[in-house]
Amino acid sequence: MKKLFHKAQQKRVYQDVVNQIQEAILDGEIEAGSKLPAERSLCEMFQTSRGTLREALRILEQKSLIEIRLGTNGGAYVRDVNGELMAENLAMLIHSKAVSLAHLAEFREGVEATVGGLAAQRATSVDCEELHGLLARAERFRDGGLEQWDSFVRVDEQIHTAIARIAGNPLYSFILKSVHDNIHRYYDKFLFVGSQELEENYQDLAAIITAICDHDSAAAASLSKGHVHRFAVYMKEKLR
Amino acid sequence: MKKLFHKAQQKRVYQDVVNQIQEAILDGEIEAGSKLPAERSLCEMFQTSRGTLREALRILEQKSLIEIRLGTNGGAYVRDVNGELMAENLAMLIHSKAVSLAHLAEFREGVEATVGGLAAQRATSVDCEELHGLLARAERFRDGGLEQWDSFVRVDEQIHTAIARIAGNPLYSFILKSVHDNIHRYYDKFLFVGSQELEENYQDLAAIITAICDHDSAAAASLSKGHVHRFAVYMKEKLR
DNA sequence: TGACACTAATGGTTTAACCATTATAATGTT
DNA sequence: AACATTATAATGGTTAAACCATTAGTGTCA
Repeated sequence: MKKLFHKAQQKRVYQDVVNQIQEAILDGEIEAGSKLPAERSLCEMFQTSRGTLREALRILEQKSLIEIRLGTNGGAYVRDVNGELMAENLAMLIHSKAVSLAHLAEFREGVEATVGGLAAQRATSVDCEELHGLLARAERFRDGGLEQWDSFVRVDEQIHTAIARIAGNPLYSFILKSVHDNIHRYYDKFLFVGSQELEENYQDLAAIITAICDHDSAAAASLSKGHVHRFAVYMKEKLR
Repeated sequence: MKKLFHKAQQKRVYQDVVNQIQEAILDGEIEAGSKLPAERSLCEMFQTSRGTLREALRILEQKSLIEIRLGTNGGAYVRDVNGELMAENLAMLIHSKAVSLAHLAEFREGVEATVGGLAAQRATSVDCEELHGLLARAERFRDGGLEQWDSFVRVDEQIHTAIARIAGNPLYSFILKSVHDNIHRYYDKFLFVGSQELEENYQDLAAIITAICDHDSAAAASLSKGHVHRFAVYMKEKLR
C-alpha cells in the first residue's frame, strides 16, 4: 500500500470508495492475503466518515473481495478472487424456487458431460496418474462399506473437481463448484445410498477415468452424463 | 408487511437484519416491487441504530434483492430474484484475469450446444412461430446492411435468449444472460463485422431454428456450437 | 395553462462517544 | 524454566443526534 486512494467523490460516496478498492484488488495492486489499513486510517485517506466507509467495506465483503476479522490484528484482509457469488446467487435462486432440484440436476448433466469430453482431449499422463490415485482411494473406501460412505463421497467430489481442472477452463471449475456446494447445502440430508449404489458409482468413475485417459472424448462425455443422471435419479427418489 | 421482524440478535447485528429480510423476500412473504418501511421505521422494528441498519441494506442491495431510491417515495424496493450476482462475479473473474476471453467463448460453446439440443427436444409449435418471427426480423435487418448491424445484433441476442427459454431450464437462461452481458461489457468495442459475416450469421441462425423446429436435437446442438465458435473466432481476430 | 417555487418525506453523511473481541505482552505461579 | 493468568491496546461493532441532498407532489402566479 503506497500512495493509492484519492478523496471519495460522486453522489454516493461509499460507491466511489468501493470502486477504488475493488479496482485495486482486481488489478492486482493489492495482494491477496494482505491487510487494508484500519477503518479509521481509511477514513482519513478517503476523507470520509467511518459510517460511510463501513458501508463500503460491507459491500466489498459481500462481494467476497475482502474478509473482515475482529480484535487485534483484525481488519479487512484481501481474499483471492473466487466464485462464491455464483454459489450464493444459485442458492438464492433455489431458495426462492426460481430453480428446482430437477433444473440443477439437468444443468449439471450437461456441464459434466462437456467437461468430461474436454478433459479427455486434454488430459496429460500426469493428470491420469492423479485420477488413478484418487480412484484407488475411492476403491478403498468402497471396500470399507457404508461406514466409509462419507469418505467415498468426498473422494467422488475430488475426482469431479480434478476432471474440471483437467478440462482446462476455470469457468467450468467455478460453476461446478457452485453446483456441488448447493447440492450439498440443500440435499445432503436426503442422500443415503446402499452398497449396491456405492458399487455402481465406483464403476461409473472407473469407466469415466478410463475413457479420459484413453482420450476418448465422446465416451467420457456420455459416461459422465450417465453418471450424473443416475445420481439425479437417486436424489429425486429420495425427495419423493 | 404485517407484524414481521423481531429484534436483531447475534454477534453482528446487521447480519441478523440481513437474514430476516432476505428470508422474507426469498420465501415470498414480501412481494417484488413492494417497498420496505423507511430506514427510521425499520430501525424501530429491529431495535437497532440507523448506521447498523444501513449496513444491512447495503448488503441486501449488493445481493440485488432490493433497490434503494432517493427522494420522496424513495426507500428500499424489493426486486425480482435474478441472476445479476452471477454476471457480476463473472465480470470480476474476467477483470482479474482469472478467466480469459477464450475461456468465456469456450464455455459459451458448450452451453449453447446443450441448450440448442434441449430446445429441439422441447420446442412447441408456438415456440417455433416465435422463433420464425424473430428470424424474419433478423432478415429485414440483414437486408438493411451494415447500418442496421446494431439492430441485427439485438435480434440475434433475442433469438439466443428465446432458445434458452425454450430449453425449459431457467438456470441456462440466467447463465447465458451473464455470459452475454459480459461479452458486451468487455468486448463490444472490438466487434465490427462485414456484410459477409452478417450473412453467415443469419444463415447460422436460420439453420439452428430449422433444426429446433424439426426436433433434430443433434443437429441443433452441433449447429449452435458451430455458430458460437465462429463468433468466438471473430472476436479473437479482432482482439489480436 | 404552464412555469416556477415551496414543502415534506426520504436517503446520504458526519461526528463523537462507547462497547466487544482478540493477539500480544506483562505478570505471577509452580 | 515452563506454564497459566491477567492486563493492555488495537481493532471492528454499535449507538445517538444532527444536518445535507434529492425528489415527488402541491401550491402559487403570470
